[in-house]
Amino acid sequence: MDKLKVLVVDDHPMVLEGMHNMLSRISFVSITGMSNGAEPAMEQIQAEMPDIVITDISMPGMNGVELTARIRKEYPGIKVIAMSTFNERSLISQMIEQGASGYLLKNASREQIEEALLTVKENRLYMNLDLEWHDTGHQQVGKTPVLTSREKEVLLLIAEGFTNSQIAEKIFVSPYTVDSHRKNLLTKFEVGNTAGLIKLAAKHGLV
Amino acid sequence: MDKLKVLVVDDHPMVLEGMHNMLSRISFVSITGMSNGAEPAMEQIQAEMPDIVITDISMPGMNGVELTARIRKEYPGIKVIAMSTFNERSLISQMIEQGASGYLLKNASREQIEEALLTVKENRLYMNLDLEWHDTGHQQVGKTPVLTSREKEVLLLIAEGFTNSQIAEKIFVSPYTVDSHRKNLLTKFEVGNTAGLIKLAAKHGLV
DNA sequence: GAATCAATCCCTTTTTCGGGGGATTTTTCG
DNA sequence: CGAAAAATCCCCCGAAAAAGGGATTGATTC
Repeated sequence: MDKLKVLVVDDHPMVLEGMHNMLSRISFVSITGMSNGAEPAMEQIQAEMPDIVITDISMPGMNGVELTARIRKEYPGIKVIAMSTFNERSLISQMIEQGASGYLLKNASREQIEEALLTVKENRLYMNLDLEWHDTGHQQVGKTPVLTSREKEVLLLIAEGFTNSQIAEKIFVSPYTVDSHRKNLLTKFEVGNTAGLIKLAAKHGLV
Repeated sequence: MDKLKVLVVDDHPMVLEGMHNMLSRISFVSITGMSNGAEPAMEQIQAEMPDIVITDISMPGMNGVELTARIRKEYPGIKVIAMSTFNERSLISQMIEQGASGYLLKNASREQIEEALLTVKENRLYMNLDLEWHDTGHQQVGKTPVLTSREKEVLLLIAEGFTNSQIAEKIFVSPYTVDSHRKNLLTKFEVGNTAGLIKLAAKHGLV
């Protein structure tokens, strides 16, 4: 079987090193390169034409989401696997929307990386969803509700600590309107008060 | 010269691998262990008595700040170097307050790691302060207030969306007490309501 | 043209929160 | 031991939010 050509993109040399180490212990993998950012990655992709790109989601400059979009557009044959820490899980859905084929947590084991590569190679989606950290304080966040632009606007202002009437003044509507948006937000996020709302919104990276 | 005994603590195997690799290329370093969490780290410290502990700041369970505090208390001779990504800069000052001797960004190069170790070994502070990320969208948050354990507990429950009286039942105290803690939290975070409180707490990684 | 949805506005009642005071009792630590 | 910090408890009051209704307008979509 041909080896899988893999390119890794991450702005942390340490992660790059670790990933390199792990990949080099997987027999069917041939590492075509390690990039410390999205721009150099694009060049390396052109030069090396890897089969799979494993990329960090949050990086300075072009982030993983944009990188994925560009790869999928310019090289539809190349698969992308997103890497993340638990802090940025809200970005995962964006990656998937942009055509990523899977995602890995940065605390993934060699076995999981291997599995991800094999799964993606077979044109299937790999979702590293074995959330074993129920007792670690990192609870998972659910789907991000679809918010209207007005709701997002109000949510931001609520998070800033403004009251309904203060928000009303700012966006030139009646306090009743703001209150309606607030209620809709509570409903959409399925929470009972502002505290829960902001916590969830923060977890989803909305505030 | 005697080799420096170094212990690395991080919950991401990948970072651990990368760090191991980098350290193994530094001649004067002897790696005494790699821990994937603060608790196992404490055991390894007792067993191995390293000279320097390099620890991630944000980890599930006991975080780097607490770990540093414990190490400095129980083993004053051991130096601690904090590791962080740009997201957690607010925690850095806390680490320093707790007696950390320096900090490294996770995108540090081998040279910087070497420099950090040498600097710290000579009882000086190493600050990796080449801040080039002004345009990366990672806004800084202010200092994290020092919270008592009870306050943290209450903060968590507030974030979960419980009311004062619900929290009171859960932790077997009077609602008045919970309210006091809540007010103290508002004061410490310098915010006027729960929304602002939770937003800040989330930014500081407390909820 | 009917239906949907976003955005707007209105009202009442109950509960919770926020701000302002206190005070006492444990813990912790030098 | 003795001071300081943490944790506990108490009261009042006004403001804000939550929960429950409902209604209208305009744009888009089927």
